[in-house]
Amino acid sequence: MSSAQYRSLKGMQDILPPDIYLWQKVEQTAQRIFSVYGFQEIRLPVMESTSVFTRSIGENTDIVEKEMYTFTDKGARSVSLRPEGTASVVRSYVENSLYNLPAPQKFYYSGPMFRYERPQSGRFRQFYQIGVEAFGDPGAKLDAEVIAMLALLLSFLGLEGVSVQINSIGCEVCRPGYREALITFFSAKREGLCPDCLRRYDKNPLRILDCKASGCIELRQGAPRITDHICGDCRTHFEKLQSLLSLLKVSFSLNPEMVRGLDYYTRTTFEVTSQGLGAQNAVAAGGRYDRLVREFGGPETPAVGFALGIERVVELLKKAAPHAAPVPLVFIASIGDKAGSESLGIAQQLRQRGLWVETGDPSGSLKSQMRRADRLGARYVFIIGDEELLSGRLKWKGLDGSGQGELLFSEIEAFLTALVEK
RNA sequence: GUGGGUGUAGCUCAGCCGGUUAGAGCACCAGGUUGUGGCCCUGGUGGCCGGGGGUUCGAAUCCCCUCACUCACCCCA
Repeated sequence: MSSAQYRSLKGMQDILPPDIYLWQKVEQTAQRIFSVYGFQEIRLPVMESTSVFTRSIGENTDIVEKEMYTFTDKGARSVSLRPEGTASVVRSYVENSLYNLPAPQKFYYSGPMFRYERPQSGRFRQFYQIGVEAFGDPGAKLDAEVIAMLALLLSFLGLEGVSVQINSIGCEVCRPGYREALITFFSAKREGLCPDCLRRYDKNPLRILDCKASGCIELRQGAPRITDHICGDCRTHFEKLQSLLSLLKVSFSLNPEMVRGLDYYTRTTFEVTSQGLGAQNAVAAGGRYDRLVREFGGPETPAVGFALGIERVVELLKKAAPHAAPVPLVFIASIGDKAGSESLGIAQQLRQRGLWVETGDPSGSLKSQMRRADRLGARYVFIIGDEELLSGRLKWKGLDGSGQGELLFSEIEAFLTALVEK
């Protein structure tokens, strides 16, 4: 509803239970998978000098031209909220001379990114990415490992219906030639292109290849393919990647029309897409960027990485299965002040053992306390009143219908540890 | 930046061509005999009908403006 006086900003959302448990699952699973591949976490600022992004992402990309949250700070410096993670990682890699550490160096990060766009399904102004970057190895082996790691993560998360597509967009040696070939090809057909593609023709002709307009799809029949134009080195690299992926049993398909929006990619680019996400169907995407470290003033250092959109993965998980939010192990219902105090003591003791315990309101009816225990999803209820205080035995009841009985106060811990271990 | 859709209780929505105190389901709270949840029954809390202006004896219902949300394009995770 729109009646609240204060609302979060457009495109920015609160992440609340029960969704948060899926977020945690994604982050924890990623952490686990990445660590066995030797990737270490790094945490970087969400704000950088604007030039960190303009130089790396590309001056005339949409991200830089119209999507950055850029402003002047109190020291008259132009700063920007990060629209993606790679630029910051490279800046940090160079600033901290991490190239002096044994190669390859492999890192991952997780956190919010910001782009001033019109929100739509699967797209937000503040969105979260988990990303990885591996530095210092030019071989296709590294590309293959990174892609295999991504595939493994998605499979551990139980995502189905996702597909990996790869492409090679060449290097600074061969890409200009391909670009020329495309311009030549389309120059005779400019009349038929859609207005967007007319812009692309001048700005980034590769983009005509993934236009959705039917007219453009027809026109590009027979257009030169990037994979026919890449140089020998790039071809070798690309073929090696494919054979390694097959070896690693990562299923993938070639998509010579896949284009990346950031300027810094070289050779390998890849994308994981999913059905059922709406128009924004990319779950993760990445590629190789062999020149970027150099451009940041570091030594010639090849690198490869990807970023995964957490919201989109969570969305898929939500569709796949109902959430399993954690529930309390025990709810202690009590009747009367004395029993109420006793139950607090017991709760404290059990919480020190790492068990989730909730307590009821001793001035409320037992019925209302039972009801609350049920709504919380508690597995067991303990009942303590005057009777129990006198006898030294509390009543327990399994809310899943697993019976009820009595229990000496001194037996509580043993009773519960047995349950937890089951 | 461009185009479409939608705005009525916390959530999902009904209120047909304007007519009296604005509804349902779910959720929440409390009861249904004395200390026991889930099902059922009863009651209760909760709505400037997104906001402003206009037409009218009378508007949630018609008209205009505005804001918000949403989907799509551009672009992208």
